[in-house]
Amino acid sequence: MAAYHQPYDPYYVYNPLPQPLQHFADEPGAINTLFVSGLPDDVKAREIHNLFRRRPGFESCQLKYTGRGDQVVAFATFSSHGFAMAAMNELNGVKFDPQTGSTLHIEVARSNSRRKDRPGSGPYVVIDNRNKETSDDQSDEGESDPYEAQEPGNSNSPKEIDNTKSEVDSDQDSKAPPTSGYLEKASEGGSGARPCSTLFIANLGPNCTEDELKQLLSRYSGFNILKIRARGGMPVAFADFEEIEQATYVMNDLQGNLLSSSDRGGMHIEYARSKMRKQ
DNA sequence: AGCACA
Repeated sequence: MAAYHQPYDPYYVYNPLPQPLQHFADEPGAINTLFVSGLPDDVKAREIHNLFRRRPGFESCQLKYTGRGDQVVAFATFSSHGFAMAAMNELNGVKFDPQTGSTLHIEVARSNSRRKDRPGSGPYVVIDNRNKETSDDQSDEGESDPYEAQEPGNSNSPKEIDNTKSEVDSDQDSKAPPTSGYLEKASEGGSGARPCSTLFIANLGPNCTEDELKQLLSRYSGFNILKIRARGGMPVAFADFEEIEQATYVMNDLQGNLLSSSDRGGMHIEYARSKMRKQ
């Protein structure tokens, strides 16, 4: 009988989206906040705001400097879970910076943002943890901001966007290595290949699509672009990263990983023989 | 084992 019962969500009426996801919007505990990674480290809160402001149900966003290297993440809060899901599906895997090819990785946040429109804080908020000492541990910065990403549940295909402009590489979530401190072994990379920031991916099934691989790779820090070559036979792929360390991390992390399209066992990943050309 | 694009 409490007074906290909302009879309806005003946005719900105007919901132009075909997804049935909005039906979950009123469930208690529904997550209305998205976690965004893959952002270039010079991203501005304004860019995040512009990214989401036109999305149905958008309420507010935050840019957060994690203090872990130069990594930047963002949170976007919507008026309902469904709106958040729709925005996530639209923007996940999207190229955020056409210059570098860095792509957004968007997940449902672990918890809802509690920093919505605080009086005086404007349409977006910046959280800056960069002053904190960053010892070489990976401890979460959960003390002040417990909203981290959770298990990825990605889905859609990439699109182009046009309302942002930045540069440099991408960084991102808990699965990613620290920007530069990741360990690399001399013995890595199959046998005899020398480290390269482009990876060669083989043992793909005949039905492997660029989208499928791109969705997977866009979760990783520093991922630039993917190219698939069919060459008449089985497809192979080249995935380019900003740094060798990031390529190494991905190679180790995804080595043997079974794609849903595969009919022949896991991916085989090596350093490419030459760096992907800039184009 | 399969490594392109210039």
